[in-house]
Amino acid sequence: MNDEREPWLEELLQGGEGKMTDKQARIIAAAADLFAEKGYASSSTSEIASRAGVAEGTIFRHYKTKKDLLLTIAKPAIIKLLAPFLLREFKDVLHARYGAYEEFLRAMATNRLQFISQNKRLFKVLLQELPFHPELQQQARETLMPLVLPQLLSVIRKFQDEGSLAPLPPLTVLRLTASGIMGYILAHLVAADQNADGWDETAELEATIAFLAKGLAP
Amino acid sequence: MNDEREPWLEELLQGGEGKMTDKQARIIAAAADLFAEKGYASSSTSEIASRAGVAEGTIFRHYKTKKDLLLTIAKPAIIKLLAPFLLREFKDVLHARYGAYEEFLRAMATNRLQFISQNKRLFKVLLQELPFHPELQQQARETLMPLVLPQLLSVIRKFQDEGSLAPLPPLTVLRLTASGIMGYILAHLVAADQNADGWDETAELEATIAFLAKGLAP
DNA sequence: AATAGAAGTGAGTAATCACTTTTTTTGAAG
DNA sequence: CTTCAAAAAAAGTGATTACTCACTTCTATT
Repeated sequence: MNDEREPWLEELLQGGEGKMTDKQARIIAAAADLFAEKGYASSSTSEIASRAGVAEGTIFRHYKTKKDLLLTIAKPAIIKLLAPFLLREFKDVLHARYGAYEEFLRAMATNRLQFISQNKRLFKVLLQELPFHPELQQQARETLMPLVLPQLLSVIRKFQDEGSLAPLPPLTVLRLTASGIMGYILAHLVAADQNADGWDETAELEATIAFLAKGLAP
Repeated sequence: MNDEREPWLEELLQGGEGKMTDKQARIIAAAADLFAEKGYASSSTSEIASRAGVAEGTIFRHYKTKKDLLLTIAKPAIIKLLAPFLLREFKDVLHARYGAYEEFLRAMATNRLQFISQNKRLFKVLLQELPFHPELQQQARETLMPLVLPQLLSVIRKFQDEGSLAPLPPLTVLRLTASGIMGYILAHLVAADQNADGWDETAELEATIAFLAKGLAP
């Protein structure tokens, strides 16, 4: 149905520790595909094998357990999803590259939306399986809490100090901003899923950004 | 662990067609419990039976398949609980009981939060299983789209006509409002789950309402 | 008290599960 | 061509799955 490899898979093939054979890649792709479609628990290793065009035993040569498959997929996903918050944009922000919170929001929203759109299946697996796998939750917390969160809070405080952001508790600002952007991204994905009629991509993005900026103005 | 019956279950026991025996109720309660905890696919009928204190065969006397069990839980939840609940304040609104969008929001948010908190497990099951069961999706669409959505939009239009709400497309206003409230509810649930330290319930609610009102002002 | 039907039981079923062990294929060095 | 180890495929393994069935127990009406 959909045979294009999503960017995250390409990266996993090259970037990961050690090389991956073609069959390993097919196994991972088939697993991610099935997990997104039917969920982890309802996807059998035999079906993964047959979809990958591989014998079932081959899966267990490379991945000790079925859960290993999930973790191989999900672990880099969490990092890739959050990575940009650790990198370029933030130094730019701290060096006053963005004039107002609104500009910063626009940059972040478009950046993350693009990533998520390009890696829809991966994102779906992550969202669906996170509630059931404590290892994944811990992994998410461990990268989010010490690495991402302080950066985000310091950016918020900077805009507050400059007087371009309401003097609410930074965590509250973060929650309000995040829910606005997540709402946009979810609507985008749902609209894309059922090739919706009334969804004007750029207009909705602009409305969302403007709404956030106005709601969080000092 | 948690033996209190949630309100939705009580309603199912009495309101449904035909009476339910005590064991049927225990089966439903155990199933909802397990589904919320481990997900539908990972919950075995044998475990449901043992948690309900019932022989496994008893389950299948009343519910033809395991999926029947899920639908028995989820279908009335959508029809009898979700839809009326979403519509609760609407008559008040159309009779000008609320002066401004802000007041309306406050009423919606507080009692919606209460409802969801009281029926946490039901909501968890619904949210988690919706992506995998087309019957449920269809059910939700058929109930919510024609019943709830027009009402919501007409309320939004009314406030827009009165000049107390930004003249954005009503669906956009709905999305922005919903994501703000959902963000608050999710934060509330997460905070409740890990009895969080820095979560000031009323302050967060007020901040959220004020944020929405300000962001959506004309 | 007798009877009928609904409710409940638990051993049993074939199928499927994640995973293991054995056999075959492959591909490059000698 | 032979050799041989790694990789893949094939053929298992016991455990668990959703579900059935012959049967017993409860309950309500006469």
